[in-house]
Amino acid sequence: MAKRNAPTILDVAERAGVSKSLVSLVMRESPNVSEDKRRAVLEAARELGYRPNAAARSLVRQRTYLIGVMVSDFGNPFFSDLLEGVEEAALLAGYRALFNTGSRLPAREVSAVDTLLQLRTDGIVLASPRFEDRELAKIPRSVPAVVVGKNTGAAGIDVVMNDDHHGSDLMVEHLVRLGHRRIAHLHAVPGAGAAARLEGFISAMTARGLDPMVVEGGFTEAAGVAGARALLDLDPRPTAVFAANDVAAMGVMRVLESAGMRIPEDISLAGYDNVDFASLEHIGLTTVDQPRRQIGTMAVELLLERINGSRSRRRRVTVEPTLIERTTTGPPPPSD
Amino acid sequence: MAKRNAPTILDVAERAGVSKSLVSLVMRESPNVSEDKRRAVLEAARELGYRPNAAARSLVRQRTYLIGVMVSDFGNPFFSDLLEGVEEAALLAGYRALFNTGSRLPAREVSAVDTLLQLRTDGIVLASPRFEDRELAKIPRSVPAVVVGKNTGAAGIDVVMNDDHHGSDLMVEHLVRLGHRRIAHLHAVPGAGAAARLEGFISAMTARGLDPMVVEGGFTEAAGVAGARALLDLDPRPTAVFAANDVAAMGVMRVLESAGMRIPEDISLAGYDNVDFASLEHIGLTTVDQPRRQIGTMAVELLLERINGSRSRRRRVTVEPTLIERTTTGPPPPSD
DNA sequence: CCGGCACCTTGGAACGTTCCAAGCCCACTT
DNA sequence: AAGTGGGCTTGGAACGTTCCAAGGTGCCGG
Repeated sequence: MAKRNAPTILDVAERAGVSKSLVSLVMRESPNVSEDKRRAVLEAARELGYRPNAAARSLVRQRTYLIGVMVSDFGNPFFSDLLEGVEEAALLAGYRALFNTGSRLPAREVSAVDTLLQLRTDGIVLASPRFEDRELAKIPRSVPAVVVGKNTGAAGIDVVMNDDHHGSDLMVEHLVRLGHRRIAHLHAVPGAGAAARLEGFISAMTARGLDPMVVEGGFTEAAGVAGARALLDLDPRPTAVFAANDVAAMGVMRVLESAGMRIPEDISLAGYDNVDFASLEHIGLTTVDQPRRQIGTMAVELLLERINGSRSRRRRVTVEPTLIERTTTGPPPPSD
Repeated sequence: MAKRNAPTILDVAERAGVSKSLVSLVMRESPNVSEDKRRAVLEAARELGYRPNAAARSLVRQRTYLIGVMVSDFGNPFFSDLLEGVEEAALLAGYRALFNTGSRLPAREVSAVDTLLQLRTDGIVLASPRFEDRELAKIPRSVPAVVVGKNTGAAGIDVVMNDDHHGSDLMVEHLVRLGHRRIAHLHAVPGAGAAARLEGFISAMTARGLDPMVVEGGFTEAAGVAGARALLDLDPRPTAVFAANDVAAMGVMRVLESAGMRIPEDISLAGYDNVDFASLEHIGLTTVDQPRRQIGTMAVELLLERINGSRSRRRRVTVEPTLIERTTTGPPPPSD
């Protein structure tokens, strides 16, 4: 028997013996209220368990102080730090972050965004949306929006991206410095960011006068397994493998190990993303880290610029990845 | 220059040449509307990009059809499936799920819950709240609430729990069946669910006439490392180690390997939780799986029972874990 | 003693919906 | 021809806030 009716500002006003306007003033921490009335109101509010109704408030203010975030997939560990970044930056600016998910289904994602729009959040962050750009382009007509974890050409939408091109370059640089010359990239055909990683790999290799070896893979462990099999057939074999992401690298690792090769003594292996398990000492995967938290805070900053009206031109920001050197990479075998 | 003013029901009414009430009827898919007016309204709404204002709606309906979820930590992979379960069940019942986080800080968690309360969500799911029960107990006064991923005695709050006691029993059963008699449990002193796992381990062992070996560990890789060192000092050494969770098991794995022991030939290792990396073939950790998705859907069902007023008595539900047998467990060495 | 001013307090309008009671229209019955 | 009823449509009240203009009160200076 939960009492469904929450106390309103009028209940508080009556109990404290003041007008509703005064209660409103106290709740918004206005300085123009006498100390005794303030205390009386606060006391009454506490006794009644009063809590302002966000709906009524947003209706008259025409502002919600809410940032909505549509996350395509809560299961993707890449997002967790990013979301914390959003939360952090929103809080700092006096906003609250509210999250939503489409469970990886485009239609549901659209409906999740719709929920956010109906709530009239002051801005929307879209984390790797999977629906079409056509749908995307409608959003900024009603509210400032920014896409992260994916690129988009949709008009009126800001973008925060990791510089995948540069990330690949960092990795090639690292491997070359160790002495590798035959480096293979296992790329993820249609995956988000995969194209830029591949392209970065190719240009990094050719810029150093090396021949880029490329094998098709994907972003899953199974794809890594398949790719690794293809790798072993290459002649000459590469001395280092750079997978499109950490999960695929794990598939590669398994195949290499069961083929009797030692990592990194016989062959070096690297991934991309620096997911949590990459740092387990049992794995110790060398990889490229994206500043995920920063991507989140940056997204909020872009939103705030638009909310405050200080910008209306489209902006796309890239953040710099860093190399994380662990134990799966080392010098090539002496014979090479 | 995003136009801040979204079209209202009145704009649609004017454009379609009908009253606002009729528009409202169409939006709510009432059957008592003539086909031509319905089309006219829908057309006008589409042209204007009209979207109902959730705040105004919730104000008069006294219902939001929203389920709020406070997640203590988006980074905990345990939650992702759980959240999908919540989303799924909410959608099925005509509700939308909205997520929130406290970034592991008790004070922030309280404020995240407050945001949900101000929004007047029709129910609240608390995923492993870290704040005190005193604070928890206030929530059900305003709205139905259920806690998951943690136990609580707070009045008026429902609970959905994994049966950790049974999970330990499953694991002991598995190891004993393989032939192990000296089994050690690495327990996590104050962690959520740790007490039940330890207790389950002890009673499972004694019920089989075996001596429970217990070493202090924790839920982190470092704790696993420390615990594993203590394990190696035991005399006689255990032939199997059951860690409090998968992450700690990874710490154990590393120590055992660098001590030159093979898993599972020389010693068996198991974890708890079945996190994503446990299934990587390079790891292949035997573990206990909690039906995370089911925990999420169950939580929503409990909420709905209260929302519909069909129950007001407190309910606590436990869900059954299952054993996931992989490659880190096997028969003890023949000498034993 | 009055006016002015600062400070505090107040009622009413507005925000965008839903709900309700009532109205209109037309076909059908008697 | 009038009455009845059903199908469709409508205006106004209500939801719980904030904002605004205006009202009080008390003190100070002239």
